[in-house]
Amino acid sequence: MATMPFNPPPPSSGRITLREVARALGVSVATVSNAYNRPDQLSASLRERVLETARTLGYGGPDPLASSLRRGRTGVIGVVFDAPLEYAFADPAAAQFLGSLAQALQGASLNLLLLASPGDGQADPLAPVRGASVDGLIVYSAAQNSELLRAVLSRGLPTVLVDQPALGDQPGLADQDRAARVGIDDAGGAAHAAQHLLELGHTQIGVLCLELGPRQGGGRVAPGRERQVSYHPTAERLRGYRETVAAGGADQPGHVRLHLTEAERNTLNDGETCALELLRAEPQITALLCMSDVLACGGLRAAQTLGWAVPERLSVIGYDDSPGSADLNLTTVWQPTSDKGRRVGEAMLTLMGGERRADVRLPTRLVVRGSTAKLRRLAL
Amino acid sequence: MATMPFNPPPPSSGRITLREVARALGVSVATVSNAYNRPDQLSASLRERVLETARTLGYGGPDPLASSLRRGRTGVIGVVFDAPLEYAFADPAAAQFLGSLAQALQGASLNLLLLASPGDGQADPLAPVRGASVDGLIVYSAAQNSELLRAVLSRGLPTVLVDQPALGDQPGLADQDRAARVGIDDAGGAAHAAQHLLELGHTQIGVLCLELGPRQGGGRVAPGRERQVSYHPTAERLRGYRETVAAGGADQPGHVRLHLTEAERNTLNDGETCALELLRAEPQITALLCMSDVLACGGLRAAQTLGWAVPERLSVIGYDDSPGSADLNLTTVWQPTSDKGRRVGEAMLTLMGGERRADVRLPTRLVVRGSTAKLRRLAL
DNA sequence: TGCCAGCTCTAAAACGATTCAGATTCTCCG
DNA sequence: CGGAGAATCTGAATCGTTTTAGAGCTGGCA
Repeated sequence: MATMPFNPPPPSSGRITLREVARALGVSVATVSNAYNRPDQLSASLRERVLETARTLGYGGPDPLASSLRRGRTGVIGVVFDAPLEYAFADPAAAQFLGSLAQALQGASLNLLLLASPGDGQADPLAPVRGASVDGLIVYSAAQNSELLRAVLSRGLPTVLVDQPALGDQPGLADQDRAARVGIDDAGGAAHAAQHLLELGHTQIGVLCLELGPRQGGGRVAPGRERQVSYHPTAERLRGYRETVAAGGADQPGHVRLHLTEAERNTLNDGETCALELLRAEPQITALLCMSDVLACGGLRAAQTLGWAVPERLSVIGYDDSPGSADLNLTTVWQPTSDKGRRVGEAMLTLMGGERRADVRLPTRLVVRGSTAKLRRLAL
Repeated sequence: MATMPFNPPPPSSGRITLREVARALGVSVATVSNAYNRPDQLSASLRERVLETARTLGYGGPDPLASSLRRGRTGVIGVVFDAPLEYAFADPAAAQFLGSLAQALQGASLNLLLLASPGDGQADPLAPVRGASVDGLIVYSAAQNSELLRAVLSRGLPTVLVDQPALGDQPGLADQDRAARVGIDDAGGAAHAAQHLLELGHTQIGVLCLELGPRQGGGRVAPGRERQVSYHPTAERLRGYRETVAAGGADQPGHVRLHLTEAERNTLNDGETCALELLRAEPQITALLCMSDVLACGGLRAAQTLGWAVPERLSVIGYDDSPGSADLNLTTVWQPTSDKGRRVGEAMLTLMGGERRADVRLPTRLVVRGSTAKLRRLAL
């Protein structure tokens, strides 16, 4: 039989509904609905007739929206970003996380809806979160104690917070049974990275920070701002660096100095710009602690631009160990990104199953590669 | 005023509806609805009372699902992948595409729903596409003439096909006014890559192919299979390689030989495995044409494992020019990935606006970096 | 024959909103 | 003072399903 051109829905009418199929056959709508959802509720022959009629009428099956409304379940989980997706995805680690998360949810027939705050438009940044038809929400990045976070919680849906402090630790918020938390040992990983540099003898260390807070400018970090970091991973990693330096400073007191700068966004370009500016201003720096591999990669570029050899002139450490970093020979702090995605998915399923929340904290560890080396005396 | 602990939805009752808010105030449901959606339809004072009552009752605003049903609009666009998302996201180019697509749609208050076919589970792979509540669908990767594609089209929604052949060119399908197409000059880009290698004098060229068809095995490509490539970009790029070699063969007839192998998935690991196998089996190969940067990166790893210097012993060319490739010094075929995302978004908006489809085809070009060099006689 | 069980199928009530077409009341002006 | 027109609010229909409770019928078994 020759293949016929695939016919788009119906001839052209408005939109066929279950009711019309039922009417065409002279059966009740319940029967048609059952033909699709509960085949055991009607005779095989009638079911076949229903499906056949539906086909000729161009009915594509029950409307998912109406179905969801009636059933009280959408089969969709929202993932909330507080940054424009354009930048959120610039980080391979984010992509990897999302991939494994999606994978974990797929087993339960759940799909992911990406919810990002509109960049700079005048649209309400909370509208997506407020108006999303979802069965649950996952907060991937949000400033602590933010309006965004409150909007999420006010939905009263099963919620998983990724890399967030405990709700109880945020002023004005209270822990909730339906809001689980999955995170990593941010500070510990940062501490390992800093320790590594100290052991290599570095004392003038640049720090490429992730954003400290939403919609700030980036650039050198004045001492005052360091107390008001509203992104949890940034705060924790910074704490890890600081505390290690303070502790290591016991041996060589006053010697180690951290030079902080903030990237406006977690992107290659911002990392490069930022690093370039810092290294030009403080050429005594011999090592760079970066809060993400993406930023570290920007740092490597900056070094190349300046003609500083890595690791001879400048040591660079990243954070995340994202997929491509091994190829760049980058020393970095590994975190179980895929695992994290999976655990977040599992936490969501657990919550949706009605269980109380159970928080998860995953380990990090240092991966030493070729971008770090012992300090050599500078010929300044 | 001291910040009070944020109170989760209501005390605890089931779920508050618009009707209950209306009843509590003794007004009609229409009024409450208007308080949220059409402030100009009631007095400011009443509106304030409505919102206030809603707050104390713990009503979080109109249910998005019910609202969507009534309005006939969900504010969601589905993106269809035919591969598990876990792998789809392994490609930075895919992530970049998605990011710019999301960005483009955000202007119209549209969010993205990720629809992937369940990996290997027994679940119906078409269920996500059939059952998604969306206003439009974007097909990111699908085998031509596949069931998946037909399922998408049968929804009768505005549809944008990315990197797909014209529907009319697929057996059994017909072009549709509501299905636009955005793609790149796949074959042209591939031709440039191949031409480059020919000019450098290479005659024994390995080709790392993207998947030829869904759920095949990967590995060396027998001559027969080359005719049955069901992924459009794969087919086109292969054609570009082949035709260039055939044309260039005019000068040095019979000399140039392409050794084809297929990666099971577009991932670093599969690329590496695949390249390793090929290079070990055919050590006379001096150059590698890869259909993606991810695969090329796998190729670079394989070369390193074998101790083959790049580009001295082995030239490597990628495809996409994804974000990290410059740092790997990879010669590659650039494609306007971000632009593509934006154009897809625009096409969707156009379609949703009721206009007929308008297809777009974007250019590609070769970016020569350090991973390719003139052929040196091998000391085999 | 009588009765219970098991199939099929149906009627009608949700699900939670939006919106059109009035019904009131208010305002303003000639 | 009368009436047009604006401002404000309401009733009821509708969006397209799912699902519960039960009606009719058939057949088996005592």
